Order: sequence, then C-alpha cells, then structure tokens
Amino acid sequence: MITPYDPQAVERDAQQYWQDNDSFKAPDNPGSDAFYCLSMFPYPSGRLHMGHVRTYTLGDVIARYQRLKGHSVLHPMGWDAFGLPAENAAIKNNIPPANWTYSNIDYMRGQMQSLGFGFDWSREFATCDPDYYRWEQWFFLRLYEKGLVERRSAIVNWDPVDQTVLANEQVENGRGWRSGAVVERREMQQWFLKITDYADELLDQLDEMPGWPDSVKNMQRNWIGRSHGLEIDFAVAGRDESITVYTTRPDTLLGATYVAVAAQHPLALAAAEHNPELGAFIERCANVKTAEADLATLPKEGMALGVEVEHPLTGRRLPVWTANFVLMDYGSGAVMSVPAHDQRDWEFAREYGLPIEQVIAPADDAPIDLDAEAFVARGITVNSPGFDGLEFQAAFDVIADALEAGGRGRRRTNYRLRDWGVSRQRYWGCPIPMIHCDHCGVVPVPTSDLPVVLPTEVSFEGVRSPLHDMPEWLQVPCPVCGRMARRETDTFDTFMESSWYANKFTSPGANAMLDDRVNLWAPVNHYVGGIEHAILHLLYARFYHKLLRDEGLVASDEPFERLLMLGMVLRNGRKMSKKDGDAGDPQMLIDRYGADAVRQAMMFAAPPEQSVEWAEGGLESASRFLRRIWRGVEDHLAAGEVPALDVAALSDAGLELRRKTHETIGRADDDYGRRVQFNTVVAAGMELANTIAKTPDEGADRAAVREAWNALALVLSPITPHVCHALWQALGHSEPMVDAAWPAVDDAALERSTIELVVQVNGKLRARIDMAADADETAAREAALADENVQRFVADKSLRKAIYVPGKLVNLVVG
RNA sequence: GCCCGGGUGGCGAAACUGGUAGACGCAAGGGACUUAAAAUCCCUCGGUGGCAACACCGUGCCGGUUCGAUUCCGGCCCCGGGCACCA
Repeated sequence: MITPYDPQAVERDAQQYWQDNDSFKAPDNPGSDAFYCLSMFPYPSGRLHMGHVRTYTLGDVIARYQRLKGHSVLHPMGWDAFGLPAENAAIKNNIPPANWTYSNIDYMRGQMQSLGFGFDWSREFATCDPDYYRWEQWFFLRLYEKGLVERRSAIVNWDPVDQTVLANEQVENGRGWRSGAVVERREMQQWFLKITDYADELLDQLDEMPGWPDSVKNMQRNWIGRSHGLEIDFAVAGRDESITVYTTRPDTLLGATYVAVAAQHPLALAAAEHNPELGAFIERCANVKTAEADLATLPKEGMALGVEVEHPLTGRRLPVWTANFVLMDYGSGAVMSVPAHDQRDWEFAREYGLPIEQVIAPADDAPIDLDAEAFVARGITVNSPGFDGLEFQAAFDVIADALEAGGRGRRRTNYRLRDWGVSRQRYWGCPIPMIHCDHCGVVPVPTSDLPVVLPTEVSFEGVRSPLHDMPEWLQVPCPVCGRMARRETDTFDTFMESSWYANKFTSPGANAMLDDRVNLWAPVNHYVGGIEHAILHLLYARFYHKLLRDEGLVASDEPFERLLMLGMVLRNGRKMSKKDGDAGDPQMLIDRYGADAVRQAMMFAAPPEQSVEWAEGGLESASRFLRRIWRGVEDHLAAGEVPALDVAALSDAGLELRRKTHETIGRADDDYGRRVQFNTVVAAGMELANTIAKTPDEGADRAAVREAWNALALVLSPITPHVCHALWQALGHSEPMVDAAWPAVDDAALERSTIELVVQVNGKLRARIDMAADADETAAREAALADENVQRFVADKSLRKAIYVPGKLVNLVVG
C-alpha cells in the first residue's frame, strides 16, 4: 500500500508512542554509560521563537545520538520562571504573574512536545515552584553562616524603568539589559555573594576546560580581569596619614608627577569641606546620571585638592588632584599619575599643565615623542636613580622589594570582577529569607520556617512591589526577640535560580537540595545554549557549582564539561523579533510543514556555532526531501521480499551503494560525536538518498538497498525523529527506533579495487586516471606519464621529481 | 584601543591533518510528463575563451614558505561579537 507522506499523522503517532512508552524517562540509577545533555531552559515568555527551536533541536539531536550510541541519557526541561516580563504583563493586564507564567508554560510545553523533543518531562519544574526555590533560600542561609554573603551599602546600577538594581553584567552600553533605560548610580543596602573569593579558581580552571570554546573562555578571562600590581602608600605631607594607590606599572614609579583620587575619595571629601569650589566639582561628578561605561566618553576633568603627598622613594612632594576618570570602586580609588607612560595621565597633565617626565625608554632605542602622546609600552628604566637600566619585570621586583622592605607598599592582585549583588527590588522573584528587626537588626529566617513562600494572589499598583502592601506577609515575629519585625521585601536576582537548576534535574523529589543521584549525572556532559549567555549565566553557574561543591553537595569542580554555544538566529542581518510576525513563529511552520521539516531546515541551514539567517526556503527543501525518502521506502517495500545480503552476489551498483552506506555511517558518526556539525549530516543523508535512487532495486542488490534505507533512517533519526520512527517500523523492525543501536561501519564495504587518481603537473590538475587502489609509486607515475593530456605538459621537459600520495594523487614536477 | 570569531558562486554552505575548490541544497534557465496546473523526473549552472578536447583566471587584498596553500607564516582591508577611563 502506497500512502502519501502526511507529517501531521506521522508526528502524532510517533509522539503518542513515545508518551505511552515513557521513551525518554531517564533511569534513576544510570551506570557508567550515563550521559547528561542539557539545553538552557527558557524564560516562559509566551511562545517559542526560532532561537528556541534551534537550541532545543540541537540539544535533542545530541541526546538522541548519544542514546543510539548506547548511553543512558538524561535530557530534561524546565522553566526559568521568575523575572520582569511576568510583572510587566501583570501590570498591563492585571493578571497575577504566577497565573501568567504558568499558563505560558503550559502553552510552550505543548509547542515543545509538538516539535518532538525527547525530554524527560517527569523531571520538569519551574523555578517559581516553592519546592524549587526553598532550597535556594536554604542554601543562601548556609552561605550566610559561612561568611560568603554580605549586606553592604554600595553604589549600584539603578534601572529607573524597571525600578531595580542591576548587576554590572546586566548593564549594556550604560542601559538596562531588559528595559533599555539609561542606568543611574545609586547608593543602597544590598545583599552580595562573594564571587571574588572564587575569582582565582574561576579564572585558573578555564585552562583545564578543553570542552569549552576558546571564545567563551576568553570572554570570561577578560571579565574576571586579574591584574598583578603593587599597592603603594604615599604619606600626606604635614599630616599623620597616607593614601594608597594601585598600579600595575611600578617600573614607572619614578615618573609619577602627581596623584589623582576619585571624587568620592575621603581625601577629596575632606578637602572639599574648606573649598566650596571643590565641593561643587565633586557634587557634579557624583550627579552624573550615567553608568561607568559612559564615563569613558566624558572629557577628562579635575581639580587640585591643595594637598601634597611624599613620593615613597624620593620624598619629593607631589600634588594631589581629584579626577573624574578615577573610579572609587576599583583598586583603592587613587592612582599615581605617570603622564609620560600612561595616555590618560598624559591627557590630564596636558590639560592642567602638570609635568611630564620620561622614566622608560624603548628597548630598541626607537624614537619617541612625548609631546605627541605617552609612551605606554614596556621598556627599560631611565632617569630613575638607583633603578636604571632594568627591564619591566626586574624593575617591578626591585621596586616592589624596596617598598615592601620600607613598609610603604605591597604586591597585590586585583580583579575587574566585583561581588555579585543579588538583591532586586522586585516582586516576582525568590524572597530573600531575611527579617529586619528594629531591636536585633538583620536576622536570618530559621531554616525550619522555610520556605518563605512568595504570595501569588496579588494585584499591582504601578511598578511598586505588592509585597510592601501585604502586612499579613510582611509582618513577622523576630526569630530572636519575638517582637514584631519586617520581612525583607527584596527578591533574588533570577540568575540565582538558573545557577543550579542543572543539578536539580538529577534529584527529582529529593527531600533535600540535591541528593546522591546528582553525582551519577553531573557534571552536564554537553550543555547547549545561546552565545548571549557566555558571561552572565555561565560564570554564575560555575561559581555556584563551586559553592555547592564546598558544601559537599556535588563532587565535581565544574558544572558543564562540554559547551556548545550557538550562533544567533537572524533575519535580514538582525536578531529576530516580533516584527517578523508569523514568519518568526515556529507554530505556523510546524502546522504547515511538520516538525521534522522545521527541525531539518534549521539543522541544515548552517553549522551550530555560526549565526544563521533564517529563510523559509529551506522548509520546502526539507519537506521535499522527506517526501522523497518516504516514497522511496514505500516503493522499496512494495517490491516485496528482500533476499539476505550476499556481498558476492552484488552488482557494481550494489557494491557502490554499500560503500556509500558505510561511508555515510562513518561520516555521520564523526559529525555528530566529535565535530558537532549537523548540517553536513543532512548533506550526507541526501547523498546517500541520491545513491539509493540511482541503484536498481533488483535481485541480490535489493539487500544492499534495504541496508541503505535502514542506515539512512538511523542516521537521520536524531534530526527528523518522527518520520524515521515511522520508516523504521515500516522496514520491519519490531524494536522502536529510539531503542536501536548506532550501526557499525563494515570496513570491507569501504574497500575499493580501483580508484581515481589525480595527476598534477607542477601542482596543476592535468588528468584523472583509474588505478588499482594498491598501485605503487612507479606504477602510478608510469600511468600518469602515459596520459595524453599529461604528456602535453611534460613532453619537452625533464622530470625532476614526483610526489605520490597513495590513493589520492601523483604530482609530476618538471622543468 | 584591547581580546575573540569570520570573509569561498546569484544565495545558504562543503572541503576535518597542506593534496581534485564549490559536496549537499536553494534560486535561476532549459526539457519531459500533463488538456492545464501542482507534484515528480532529466539536463545546465564560478568567470573568460573555445564547436569541442581543453586552456587561462578564481576562496577579501599584498607578499612569503611549499612539488602543491581556502588551509601555514607576515602585513593590510572589511564585517560580526566581547571588553573598555580597571590604574
């Protein structure tokens, strides 16, 4: 019976089968063959977009391939459910965020199921489930006891639209990463996680992570930004105090001609008390309503404090200035200024007429012009009495030793990385389990009172968190003194939830944060997600994993062994957005072409790490191909019984098909497993289908045709699982495709008796000749020279040399 | 400015370890089938010259190494991403 390919029916049947048979339920006790494949869980924004389709298809391909290779696979899915859009929707439509979120989850889960992703849905959770976030609260209290949590006042990035604090990582070009509003600087009491305590490990371990792309590792290195330098004390002239500066260039110390401090530096604030003009300047600096990134574009401005300090080595008096380019929260908020060898200091010195004194000369005696710009490269010390003639490291060490011996300085490592501010002034997040008591101060919620459940029956008055207006939630007896106290109304940054969800999937139903099962699966063997998370999420998740490890909750050092960073899905060179309308809506495409065609088109469009220009043309192509193989199998089956494979009885066409079949298996295996490049798997499948099509399906060769169809169904099944499931059944297998094993390559099928040998003359292709595969060099050379076209190029010249690459080419060098 | 990627036909791309550039597909053109259309099948498809065999040119640009370079090295141009008064 010939039935036309009906993707809707085929996909419904396959999905029903997987559901009825719990096909993707991961075992609780996997053996050493465990493979944990995870795709970054989505924010339940309402509906899937093409970026989701790409990410989850790639993850699904990996999971299904590993399963065929014999692994026990864990491939879970959940929801990164806290966050601002739910509140915005709530404010706009007057729906409680919880309702909005859970209904989005229901819709998106349905979409994922219609795409045929092989997720173990029994492990699904949303981060807004109290059963999930209670452990986050519990763990936060453990960290608090351990001293890894701090509450302190800090200048923070304030998003005036979202009315919340943002981490540095969430500020892009001076604007909030979600709202796009210009970020302001505000001082507030905040909770911090001391990620800087782990800066060295987070940095150093990158060197031992071969499964991560270099680009991501470099981004993280830059973000952590470790620098080695010196803290140097400058005594304030005439006073019993000193200020400390930080420098990575102590070799230039003798060239310091002034010292610059941040506007908020205590020395500047003190000087301003007697100097209204200076006070006004400091005021102006503080009120610049911009983020740090924007400061870079401001002109360099400053003012003398009327204070002098003593150079720690020469005793020379240097003026102290305040300057708008010195940051209070990096280093010590003060710098020694060496205008000859730092471009910023140079510009400032030129503006205010401060001296520029050379103390470093180029090692190669190249001319320099300090009237044009600073000489910032490393070189040899000059004009530095007692320290001359030294190259960078020698000067660094000698000066560091001298200062340390005199108690006026010390070696110090600094980081760009700041502690992680986790407080958000928002409602829809995990409540921070703290209580404010007028008598006892800040008191942690006793673990026996966890979870602190976020009330979900709420209504919004503007953007303000409704928690402020819920006295029944807000007021609570102080756990220490019993008097009425207030709950903390801030909630956690949502990156807190996404920092440990991968581990949680291993321990469903545990009456603990994690249980022993975590180490049977963790770390994630292959993690799949968008490049936009290269810093934020991945750095926090690495940090959190180390926190879990140090609490004895996981045994591994890193959460993700191998990382696949996908390029973005673009349309007309831009990130896809709502403007793309139906074209950007996968649902319409699934309804029209079927999930398999959508999946194949997405995989075929480009290799995973590259950004992909989404074009619907690929869907017609994919659809056409799937119809073709469907019809091909139908025709093959309609021709009746197939004899057992008898290689000796095969025709040349049959042997050729067998070779193609086994080549395809080998290529696909390598592409799936090692190269993680799936567009070429699709191409290889198409080539095999083309070869099948031109092989007469007759006599003994029918066995080779059957073998080829079986191989094609298996090889393509990670990408187009539904149609392959159906074809596999039709081809007579009683076992379902998901339980099949990856086929072995038959090396004998790959052997050739003759090959096409390329003949080059002086590196240029001149002929192709048929040769015995095992021909030796002499035979190859003679056959090459016998070729008519080759003769035209060698006839009147002498043969100098011949290069023979067996099985490939012979290159005749003549002259 | 610094750190990563990338640049190959009209388009998406392939070429994995230096060895046949453009696999596979899209679009286009021609043809078959059809009353017609859809679907399907066949042929052509980097440029120039040539009836053809074939030749010359061609992987952003310039140079180098090599018998041989899309691939390695040096310099430059352009595009994308990350970081950025970080001392």
